[in-house]
Amino acid sequence: MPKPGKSTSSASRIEADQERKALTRTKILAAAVRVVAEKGVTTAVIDDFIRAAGVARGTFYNYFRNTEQVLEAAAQWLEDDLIVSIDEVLAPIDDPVERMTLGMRLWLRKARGDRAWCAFVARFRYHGSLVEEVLARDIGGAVRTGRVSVPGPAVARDLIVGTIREAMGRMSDSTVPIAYLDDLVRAILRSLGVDAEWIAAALDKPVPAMPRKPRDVR
Amino acid sequence: MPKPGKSTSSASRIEADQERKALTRTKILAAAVRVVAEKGVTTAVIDDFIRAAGVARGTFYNYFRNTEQVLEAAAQWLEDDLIVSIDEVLAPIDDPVERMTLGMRLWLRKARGDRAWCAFVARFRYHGSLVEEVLARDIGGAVRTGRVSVPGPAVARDLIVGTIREAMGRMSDSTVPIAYLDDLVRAILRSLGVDAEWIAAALDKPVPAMPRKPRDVR
Amino acid sequence: MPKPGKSTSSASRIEADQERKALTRTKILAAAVRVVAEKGVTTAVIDDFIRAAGVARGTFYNYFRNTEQVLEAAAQWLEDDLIVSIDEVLAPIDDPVERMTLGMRLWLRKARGDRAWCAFVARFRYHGSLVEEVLARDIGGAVRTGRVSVPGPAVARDLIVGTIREAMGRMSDSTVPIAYLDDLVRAILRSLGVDAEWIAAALDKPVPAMPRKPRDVR
Amino acid sequence: MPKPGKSTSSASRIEADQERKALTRTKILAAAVRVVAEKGVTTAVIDDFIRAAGVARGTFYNYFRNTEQVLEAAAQWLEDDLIVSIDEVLAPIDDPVERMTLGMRLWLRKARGDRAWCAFVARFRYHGSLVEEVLARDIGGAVRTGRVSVPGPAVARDLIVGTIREAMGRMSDSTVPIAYLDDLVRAILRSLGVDAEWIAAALDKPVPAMPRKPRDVR
DNA sequence: GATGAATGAGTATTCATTCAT
DNA sequence: TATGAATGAATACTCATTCAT
Repeated sequence: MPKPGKSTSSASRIEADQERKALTRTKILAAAVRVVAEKGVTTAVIDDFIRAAGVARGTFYNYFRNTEQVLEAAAQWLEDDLIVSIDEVLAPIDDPVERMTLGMRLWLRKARGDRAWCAFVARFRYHGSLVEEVLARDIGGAVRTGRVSVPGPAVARDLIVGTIREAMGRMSDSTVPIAYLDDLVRAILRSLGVDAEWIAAALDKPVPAMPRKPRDVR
Repeated sequence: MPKPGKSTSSASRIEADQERKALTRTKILAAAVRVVAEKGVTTAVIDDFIRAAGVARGTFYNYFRNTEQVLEAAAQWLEDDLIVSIDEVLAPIDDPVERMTLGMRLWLRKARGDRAWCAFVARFRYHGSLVEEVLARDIGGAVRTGRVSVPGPAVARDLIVGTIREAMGRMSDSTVPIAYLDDLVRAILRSLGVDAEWIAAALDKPVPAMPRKPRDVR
Repeated sequence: MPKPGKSTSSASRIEADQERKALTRTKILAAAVRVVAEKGVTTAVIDDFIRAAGVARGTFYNYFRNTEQVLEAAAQWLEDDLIVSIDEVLAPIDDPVERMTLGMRLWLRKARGDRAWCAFVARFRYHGSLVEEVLARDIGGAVRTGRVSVPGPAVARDLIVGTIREAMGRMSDSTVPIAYLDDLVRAILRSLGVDAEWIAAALDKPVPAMPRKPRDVR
Repeated sequence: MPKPGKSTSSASRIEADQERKALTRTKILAAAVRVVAEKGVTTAVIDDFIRAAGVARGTFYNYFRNTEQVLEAAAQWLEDDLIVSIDEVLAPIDDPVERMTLGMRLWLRKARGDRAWCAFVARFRYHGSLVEEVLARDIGGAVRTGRVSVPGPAVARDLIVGTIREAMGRMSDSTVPIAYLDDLVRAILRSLGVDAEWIAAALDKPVPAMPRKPRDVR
């Protein structure tokens, strides 16, 4: 008693399978983020991930080989996602200094608004190539405008990344006033030699909302 | 006028015990530093510490409960040691801005010169740190001079600590030119609003040598 | 009309898992009983249980957290097993006094006949015991007949349980004459105020054999 | 500068030493009782004893070789002490049945009034030879009066010891009404065949106070 | 794919005992 | 005698990984 429209049904079956697969993967990633945000990288074990994700032990191994792999995947998932979103907002802006300014403001607002995200990224010190890439490009561009002067790109990068990481550590543990975010950006820009008046004007502008991504889970 | 008999003997006993205890503790801490330098943090196990320190298994547990605890204690031991040395050099200096400047220069030079120290201290953060205390005091003093202006002490602290930690991460993995150190200090001071000319003059002065510690263990 | 494919397979999977789990658990419990019979309670270590049960170290910990827990579970397993058997024999009997009498006689005969069982059960006490439940019910029923009079249920319970446990201790270490068993029952019933003639008649009846359990493990 | 009256002083010195020695020993025993009452026999370790006693590790070994030894010493210390006290009260009484009755009443009152004592004796199932000896003598004597009838001395002993032990277990965990004590004694005596009226009269008499022993510690 | 029981090498931890002061 | 740091054999426990269903 073969069902009618078999090919259709099996096509939709394949589709459904793929969807389910992606969902399971995402469930594990989201669980990993929560677990690391709570317990830290070193103490988190695979058991924590599967319990938080609500999947079976074996299922985990269908997707990831070990802890490190799932964490890297999670970090990439989170960071790249955010960077892409930020880049969308930044797309129409040409001035690299303005891009950097707004980029940092958006990043910090995300960190303050999503503590799990913040704690995960702060505790797991992986930094995706995409973040570094975008940052390097903008630092280079900014220097070329002549409006920022730094002794070298490494100094600028370490100052920006280090400061923001430290701030994220703080925000993982406690709530900070919203003003703290732009205060940080101001200090960073000042260290890069950006004109104080320009900074003031830039920080006076409102921060545009970021587009909601469809793949946020739970 | 020493007391007769028993109290003297038990007093010296107590003293000797304390000395021995401190020695054993230091032996373990020094071993932990060596082990981590060789094997990395994640792979080091308690057995390594025991073997490297040449103490019995039980002895380790007389002092530390687990790996994390001994590593944190070791980080504190290393860090406090440096801070004490730096503080000695800084003692005759009254100007808080100058103190901060020289303090950072000395710290960074230690980090660049002793990669094991650098890697170790960069990875751990412990609370109630002497560094934090000294730093908070100097930031406060600097602000009171009116020569630095920051939106708040947290911002200054996060920028300084974050930048230097990031730089230490870099120095743990690769060799940086010596100029990189003062470039960092310059950027940091600039972010605090310190006058550019004063910075240039301050960084022009040579960095005094630090006193050699006599108490290195084994 | 069995459901197609997946649900059937996973249902049977779940069932098979449960069976295997119960089997493993029983294997460990039976091993624990054997080990304690051989080595005594105090010297038995988890390794012994593992080796005797023929399971992996980790498997043990999938079921029990430590030595005490497995021993308690084993005691409960042994005790409940007997109680179930006894209850079957007692099922057709309505008179609570007669039930109690025969129950104690059967219990004591088991204790005398199976020294390993006796030694094990005598040493452990677990809460929420089936014995306690059955006993409490029968004491209550007996009191309601008006043929036993006790100052309170706690006194009756402590006298019965205490006396029998003490006797079990004795029987763990040495062989007692068969008459000792009914002597105990007589003394216990007398303390409950049961009529002496009734006791004599009751103890004159033969003790029925207990059903052989088919589910002995290895 | 020798002190005058040396021989006197050294005599008193020796005396003081012996006193101190006895005190230390008692301190350890009392600590052991407290520890076992709280944690039970199996989980108590030497560390618990020395911490509770406030003595050094080595000091423990000056008095006892291991856990078992200290527990036995403590049990003996407690039980024999009590039995001696009870025997003093019982000395003027000739009737063995009356002796037994009062003995049980005193023992149970001690158990109810001193929970540490009760819990210790209940949890550590050692029974000193003195208790058994006195009990055996009185059971024998009682039987010889013709006023108690038991199938054998073992039955009487197991019923008495078992019931009282069980009651002590109950009293270790919860508070019982004072009436419970004599209810137990009544049930025990009834099981021995003692005349009900005699029991009622005996239990009507007040229980004499026990002499305070000088060596109770803390 | 999903499941979860079983595995066991690797690692952590305890605790009775010694001994120099 | 009292002390308590040091010891290390014995033991406990974890957790990444496999695999049959």
